[in-house]
Amino acid sequence: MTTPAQGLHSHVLATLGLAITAGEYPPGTVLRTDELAQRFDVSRTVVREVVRVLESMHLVESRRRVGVTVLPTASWNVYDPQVIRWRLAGADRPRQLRSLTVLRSAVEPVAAGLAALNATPEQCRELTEQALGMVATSRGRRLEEYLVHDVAFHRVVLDASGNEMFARLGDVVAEVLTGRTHHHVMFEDPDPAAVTLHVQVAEAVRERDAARAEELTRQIAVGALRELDVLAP
Amino acid sequence: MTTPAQGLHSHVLATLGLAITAGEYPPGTVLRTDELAQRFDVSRTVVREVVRVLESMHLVESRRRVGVTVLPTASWNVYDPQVIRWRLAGADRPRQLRSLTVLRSAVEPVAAGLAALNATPEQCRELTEQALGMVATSRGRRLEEYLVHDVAFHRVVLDASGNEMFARLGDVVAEVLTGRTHHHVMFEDPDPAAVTLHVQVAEAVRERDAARAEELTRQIAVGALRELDVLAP
DNA sequence: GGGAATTAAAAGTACTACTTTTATGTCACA
DNA sequence: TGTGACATAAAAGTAGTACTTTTAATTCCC
Repeated sequence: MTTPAQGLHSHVLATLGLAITAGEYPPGTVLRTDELAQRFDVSRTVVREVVRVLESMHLVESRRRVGVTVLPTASWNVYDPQVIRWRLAGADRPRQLRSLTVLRSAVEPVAAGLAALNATPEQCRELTEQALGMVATSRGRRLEEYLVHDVAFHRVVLDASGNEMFARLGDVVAEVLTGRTHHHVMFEDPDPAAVTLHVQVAEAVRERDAARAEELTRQIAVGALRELDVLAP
Repeated sequence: MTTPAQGLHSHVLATLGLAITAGEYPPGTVLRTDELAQRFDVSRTVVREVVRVLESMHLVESRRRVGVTVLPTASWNVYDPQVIRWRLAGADRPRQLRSLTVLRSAVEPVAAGLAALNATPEQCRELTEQALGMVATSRGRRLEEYLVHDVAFHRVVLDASGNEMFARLGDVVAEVLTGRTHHHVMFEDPDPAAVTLHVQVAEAVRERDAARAEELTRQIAVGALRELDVLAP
């Protein structure tokens, strides 16, 4: 019906997780294990494993004699890539994109500054290559190809920062960039100014100019925020 | 043996999660379900639920005919509060504190800037109150009381930013601050300069001066980084 | 009317039987 | 001798049932 997964577990998890993050069950809603088992036509064992996972994401809480209670948004593990994916697939995707972009605007400049200090020659090379790829695909409705380079570029920056917490945001950034490209009208080519900035960031990192890398990335971030109307125009 | 939890599940989860994040099972290690069941003296059902949760944290991967394989650090959900707690309790806690502090240094200044724009009067009041609490407890070996105000202060800032992703870092910040206080010698009073900065941040937020709130928070962050020798002295 | 005892509903745990996947080893054929 | 198809078995996945434990809610007694 929703996602034809390879296992019963995955299927039930995907369906329930999506429904909960989409707000179909308001916080406080109580689900009963065997009711769910019946609904999905699986054994209680499968449902219990799913509930345990949802519980570890703090989407629900399971209490004896009460049932499985849906928790308020505030307690969700919003950094769980799975949860992020569910929410981006749901209704409040715009809001979600906004808050993730604000997060990016805080993290990426600092990450770029660190990358300038820590990037390996290989990473510098990779960065330049992706930036050039962006230039090459920035005209003529080649948005899909452009996106690939864009995602790769930001991933390298986050990895090269040498900070594990930053590195793990690579998936988030990928989701945001993909979401943005696919959500927008997809007709217009990317902003030339942004493309140039990426090339310059690669340059700054190569030259070990941390302050410049940070500042340039901050400008990219401002552009991204403006695009989503987070900032005044 | 390790953590006497209230349920079998929690106990096994805590023990295994801690062991894996501590690096006791190198990536690639294969665990068998019924071997674990035997070792912990619980049923396979319980083990399977635990494995499912560990799988959702990307600590392990379960494949048929192979077993439960421990995954490399790079794929762990390092933003999962549970994972963070396990890692802070383990051996590489210093490294962990460092990378989390770098994350803070990126996020909190931006959050403070947003807080200056979005904080409710109630939040402004709360902020001032916590800052004053910090001042009051900053002398005379009252580190535990000081910590409470410090944590509360940063939580309010993150909440007041109005950004959900920032707000959810409250727990992380709490862990870091607690870890730092308890790890250090606990003899010396907090840096007076830091205390003053907190008061000034509260002031800036109250006066809706976003730029100042951001800059002051950046100074707090620099202090925190220096304290952990992340920056050169 | 309030508090203690009872009840029952739902999750937690255990165990067992069966199914499915799949790594690995075997054997035949080129 | 090497290669590919096939058989085997090992381990996870699924199901179903029986039992335990917790605890909200009801009842009943003082």
